[in-house]
Amino acid sequence: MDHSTRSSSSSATSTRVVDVLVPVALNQAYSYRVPRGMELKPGDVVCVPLGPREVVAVVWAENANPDPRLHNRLKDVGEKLDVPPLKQELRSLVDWVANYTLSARGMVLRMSLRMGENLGPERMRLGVRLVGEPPRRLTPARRRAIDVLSDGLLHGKSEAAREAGVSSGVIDGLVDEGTLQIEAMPPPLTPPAPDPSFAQPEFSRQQRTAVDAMRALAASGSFHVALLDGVTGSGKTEVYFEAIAEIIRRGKQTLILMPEIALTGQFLDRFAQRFGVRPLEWHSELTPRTRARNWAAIAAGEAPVVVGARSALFLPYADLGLIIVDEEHDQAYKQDDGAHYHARDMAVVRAHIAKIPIILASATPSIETEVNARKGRYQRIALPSRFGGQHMPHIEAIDLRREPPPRGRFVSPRLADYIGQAIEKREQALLFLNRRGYAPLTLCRACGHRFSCTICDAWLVDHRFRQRLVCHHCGFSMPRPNICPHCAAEESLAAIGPGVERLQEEAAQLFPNARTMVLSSDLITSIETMRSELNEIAEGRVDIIIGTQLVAKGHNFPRLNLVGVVDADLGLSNGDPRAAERTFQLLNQVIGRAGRDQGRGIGYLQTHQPDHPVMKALVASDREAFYATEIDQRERSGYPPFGRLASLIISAGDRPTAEGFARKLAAIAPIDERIQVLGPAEAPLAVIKGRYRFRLLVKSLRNVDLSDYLREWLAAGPKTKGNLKLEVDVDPQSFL
DNA sequence: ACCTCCACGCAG
DNA sequence: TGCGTGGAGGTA
Repeated sequence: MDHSTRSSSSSATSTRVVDVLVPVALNQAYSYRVPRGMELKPGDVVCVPLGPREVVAVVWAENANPDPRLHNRLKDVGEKLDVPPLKQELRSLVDWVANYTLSARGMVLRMSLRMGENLGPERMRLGVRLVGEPPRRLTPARRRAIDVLSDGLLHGKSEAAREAGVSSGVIDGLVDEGTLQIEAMPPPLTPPAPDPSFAQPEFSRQQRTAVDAMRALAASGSFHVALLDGVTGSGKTEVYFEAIAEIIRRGKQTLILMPEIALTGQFLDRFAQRFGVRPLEWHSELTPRTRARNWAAIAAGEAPVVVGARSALFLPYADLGLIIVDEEHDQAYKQDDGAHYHARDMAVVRAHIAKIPIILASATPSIETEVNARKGRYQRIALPSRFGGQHMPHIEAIDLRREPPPRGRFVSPRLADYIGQAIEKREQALLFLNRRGYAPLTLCRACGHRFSCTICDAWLVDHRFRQRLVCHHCGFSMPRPNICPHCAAEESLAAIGPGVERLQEEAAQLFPNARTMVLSSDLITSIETMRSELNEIAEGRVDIIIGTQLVAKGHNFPRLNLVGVVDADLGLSNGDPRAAERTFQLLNQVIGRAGRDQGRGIGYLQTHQPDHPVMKALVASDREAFYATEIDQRERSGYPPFGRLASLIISAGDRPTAEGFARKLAAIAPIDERIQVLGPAEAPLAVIKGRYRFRLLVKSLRNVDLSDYLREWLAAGPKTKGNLKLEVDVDPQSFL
């Protein structure tokens, strides 16, 4: 020890050593020598050799006493990249999240470095300009190209080809002929910054109070959590825009987090109406080039407002001044593949570390957030009524026990009547069913055989549009057979239960002249196609929308006045402690789509249990009643936020291995009277992708450091080897 | 003798 | 995580 200290500090040839966090599944940082003449400090983004490859990584700390056992195995830092260093604030967040979620720090860092491979200088774009006479051989394709360029201005080469409907070979040919000339395109102009004074909207008196609170919050410039609690249609977005305006005036950046699916053109347009330009976007569908460009703009502080899905939380903002989490209750904020984290909760952590305000916006706050607001830990800023004198939708239950639909149908006669009336009045109707495909189960009437996935513990869902049976857990699919594979009976297969595709069939039979459209995530190939389908609806080219929960999020349908929930009980049955909360939120949000621009919307809930607290609260529009019951129940059972939960999922290729490991693990759980270890039990979906799964549920009092407890426990536990996998989920949201 | 697949372990 | 390794098992 002493020796190494002396040799690294006293020798004239001593080299500095830094600890570098590499974006791989490693918790420790690795040490590297700093080459002569390279200046490095914590946060610097570097290229380092790692095994056989080079990776982009981040200097995490100086290391004055490198581990002597590594003496001559240290490699040199390859190069320092020309990007701003990651601030202490972000490095602390990475450490904090890794520690809390028990994931490798390297994997958390990876989310900050998702910059696309290409951080190099912008690729030079080539343009063409018309400079000479048309060629002697003038084909129609060449004619069109020349027409497009006839203004004599510089056009992007590929854009010109596309516009003229010709291949780029035609353009090249004209260049060879001397008709066109290739020139370098000037670099694209950085888009103008959002203008906080572009268009100040008129606010109602209720909104003005909220706007004042927003501005004060933004101006405070310190850590502070506000719940912007506004019913659908109350103008939450326009209200929090004023907080953003204040932050822009102060020269700082704002991050708006949204569930990915809610990142619609509609939102971007509303932003542009207020600020003159669209904000910078960050989501999974950015091209690598755009990703790199946006990453660089965010890091350089050239993006005043960023709107993004959960992964945008880990970006290296140059000077973040405000975070907004829109639809804060949405489950999509929970990431469950790879690192398990809840972006809303981690956003609060980031705001705390960065000492900035954060706004959580929702019409139906999560129980966690609602409790924090009730206890005064979060400031509640309320917008209890709709903007512009609109009423909240009227909600009625349709008791399916008294008014069942005809056999093989799923829309009760009364709901069908109402839909018919709406169409007569040229209003839109929405049939909501949170089930993709045609039917959730196919069985053989002759022998009772049920089609289920070969490698999962799940039924195969009939997808008629694609003509296949599909497993919703692993993606396995097979063509729809005509004969039963079990008993070889012909024409014996029956579709059981409804999906949106089947509902569309029913709607078409009930209303042959109505135009219907199915909105379901499996039928949507990209954010762009979804944006265009939503436009069709907004323009009134659809009479009956049939949708899964996709329709609940973030879009306004101006002509929609009636929402029919086909199976309101669907989410309540699965034994999940959050089932009631989620059903309430989802149904509230779906019905909130109705009647936002004209008239008073109406929602019908088809249910078998009209006396369930969720249904009663919805029908009575009594949000308080729902929260009171639910919070009380959570408190009595010690569920979050009154206690804490973690789930350990143990999976393996065979049942005994998984179960054996789970039992061993449970047996050595450290004794602590504040902590209960439940299980192991077979996970609700016992087999997924051919892997057998067991679950341990850890439940503790609120004040316990569960992460620490788990870390100690697991460190003492048996090593995971072979194909046995242990997944740790602190604060699980889903119990499947 | 040679090829392909996959489980394993390591990277500073 | 991603990649090289080496052993198993199959093929020529």
